[in-house]
Amino acid sequence: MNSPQRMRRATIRDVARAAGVHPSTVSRALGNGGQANALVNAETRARILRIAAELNFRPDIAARTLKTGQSHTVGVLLPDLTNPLFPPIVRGLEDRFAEDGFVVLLGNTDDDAQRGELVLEGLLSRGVDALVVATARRDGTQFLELSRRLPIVLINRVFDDQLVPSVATDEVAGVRMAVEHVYRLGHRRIAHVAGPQDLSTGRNRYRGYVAEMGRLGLTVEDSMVCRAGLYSPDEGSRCARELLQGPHERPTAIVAANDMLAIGCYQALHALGLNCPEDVAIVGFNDAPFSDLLSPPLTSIRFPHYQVGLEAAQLVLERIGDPSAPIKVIFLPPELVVRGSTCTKSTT
Amino acid sequence: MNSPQRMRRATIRDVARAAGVHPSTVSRALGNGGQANALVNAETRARILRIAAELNFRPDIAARTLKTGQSHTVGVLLPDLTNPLFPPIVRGLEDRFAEDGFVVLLGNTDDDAQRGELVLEGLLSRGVDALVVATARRDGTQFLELSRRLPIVLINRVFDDQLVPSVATDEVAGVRMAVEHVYRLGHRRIAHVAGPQDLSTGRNRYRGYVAEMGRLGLTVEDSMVCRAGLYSPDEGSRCARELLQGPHERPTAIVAANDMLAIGCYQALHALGLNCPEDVAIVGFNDAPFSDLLSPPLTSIRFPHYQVGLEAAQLVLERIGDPSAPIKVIFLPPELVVRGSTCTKSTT
DNA sequence: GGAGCGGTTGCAAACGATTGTAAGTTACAC
DNA sequence: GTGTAACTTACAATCGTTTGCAACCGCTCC
Repeated sequence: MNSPQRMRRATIRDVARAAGVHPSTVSRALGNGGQANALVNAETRARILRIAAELNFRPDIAARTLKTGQSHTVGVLLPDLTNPLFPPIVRGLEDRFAEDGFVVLLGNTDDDAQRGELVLEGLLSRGVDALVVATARRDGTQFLELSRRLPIVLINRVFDDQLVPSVATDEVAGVRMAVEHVYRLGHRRIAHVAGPQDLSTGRNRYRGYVAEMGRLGLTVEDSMVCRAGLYSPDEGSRCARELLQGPHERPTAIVAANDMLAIGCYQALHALGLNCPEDVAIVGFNDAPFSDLLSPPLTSIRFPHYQVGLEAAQLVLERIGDPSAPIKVIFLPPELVVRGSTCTKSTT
Repeated sequence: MNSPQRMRRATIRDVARAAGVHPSTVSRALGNGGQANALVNAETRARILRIAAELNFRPDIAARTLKTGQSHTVGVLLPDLTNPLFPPIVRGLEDRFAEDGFVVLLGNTDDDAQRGELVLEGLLSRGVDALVVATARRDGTQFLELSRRLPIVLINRVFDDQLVPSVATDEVAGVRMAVEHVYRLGHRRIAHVAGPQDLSTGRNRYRGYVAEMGRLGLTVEDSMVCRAGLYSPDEGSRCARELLQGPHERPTAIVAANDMLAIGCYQALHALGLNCPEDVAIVGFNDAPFSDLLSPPLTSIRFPHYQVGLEAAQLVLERIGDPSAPIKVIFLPPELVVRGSTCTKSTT
């Protein structure tokens, strides 16, 4: 319980001495190198393991890293952990990585190129074995360059030329599900509160809306689309008013590009004395944690963020194992969560 | 642009050769050791720095760590990053650490002792220079033990004997602010929907309620307190009904131990045909991101989570710099955010 | 002119693990 | 009885950096 050398951690040499073998034998016995089983006698191995446990031995990863060049560490670059999108993704990454003894080094860039460069430096000099990149900057050239040297997996962002492995959610498919959902409920005048068009999310979701309307044989009228400048309730409210108060026939359903915008739609409906879902059905996007707390609970599109993390980690591990593994680009489908804002017979 | 040895990173020896000096001189010139300025001629130093930059040299942290025993890495142990409480804290930690060239290694324990042990092992064997611990388990004995070997800072949790540096929000003060707030608005029958009493948060908040009621000269009636079994809207609703429907005189204000519970109170009020804030005022706790989206917007107590991270990092750095630095225990005060659920003349 | 002294730089030994290769053992077959 | 193969284990070099110590240089001062 009170081992004598409590102050300094036991090294592989201490174990070797205690077991009466050479350090190299201990190293092989612990088999963290990989080719453990064959190179050392079963009994010796058992003895070593026992003694190592007794001495509370833990290999010094820095030493191993120096020797092998493998840090068992993966850098994760993201704009801002505070964005609720990311925690589940990071969780997914960590959970999968933990299975293989990898650990995550976080770096927040705030979408600031300079800070991003600094953080990247820090990660690289710590010898990360791979990089998971979720920063949104458009020019990924530096990562293309880097990806020749170490495995890189992109998250929520694919390069157009698809030369880099990536995992993303299928936003277009998400909006299409939303539109189809209200269509099936009988709605034909389906409006869209679009997000900021300078963000990829805003653009993609708008595209999805247009695509699905087309598929359903509905025409996209200008008066049925309003572009929000921000993902905020206020902008959502403004857009909803515009859509609902125009001279044209009123829409009976609104597909919002985001839950925040959907909340704004609620406020607008309320102000105009309209009911949801009776007068106007509303569909949000993202299924934020509070979506089911609204009244009525908001029908929304949920993304498997945790899964994204899981898959990205999987991809990383595959490529670490075999750097020439095929470059995969994975799209994860979203899920439609139906709640009271589109169906009167709501659950709960 | 296309340096010859692009595949292997330049080492300190490469720089030395290019500069015509000994590696040790380069090491000193780069001065990452600390005592840079004095030991090497200014001109030589300039030349070395220039060449190092040209060669795109980045020190191998693993090697440095092995030699110096300092990894410039801090482990952060928390139950679940997905809990919205944590991202801002982690952000705060990272931001402060980044200033000093430290980086954060995350470990999620899920409040599972076994997993926690495993994660801790992983962090320790990676030679973290310090630990920030936010896991909630009651027995911190292992950390007390550990804290003799490396700096440990506790977050949102202080040991009763205060032998460990820690940063926490002052929950008791928070509830007191909430109670005082409604008192000032004229309420005298102030009820409390308490959180689970087996969680420190639940207990502390309950204590705060009792303390402030006492200070205000109000008696705490049993019928004015209801204990929720979970931090969920359903439990909040159950408790609110119990408080509002009992045989006793109805409370005019409810201080909930958590925003989730407060949402439950909303639902109960709605079901009973009562209005908020006219009939009953409600105060939440935590100021969750959705609190201002509710109708009416929820008055709540906001905690400076980001600040907690900042302060914790500061504490860690202080103790790394001087392990015998005094043990500080920092309480950060919360902030009362007044919204529509307590005042009819609500902002927005 | 030699001792002493800053100011610089080189030398070499670490840090703790991994791993190719050599050496030792045993058993077996010829 | 020895050659061979299969197993085990020991040896020693190595990863890239830091750092105590020695060495060197050009001075000044006695």
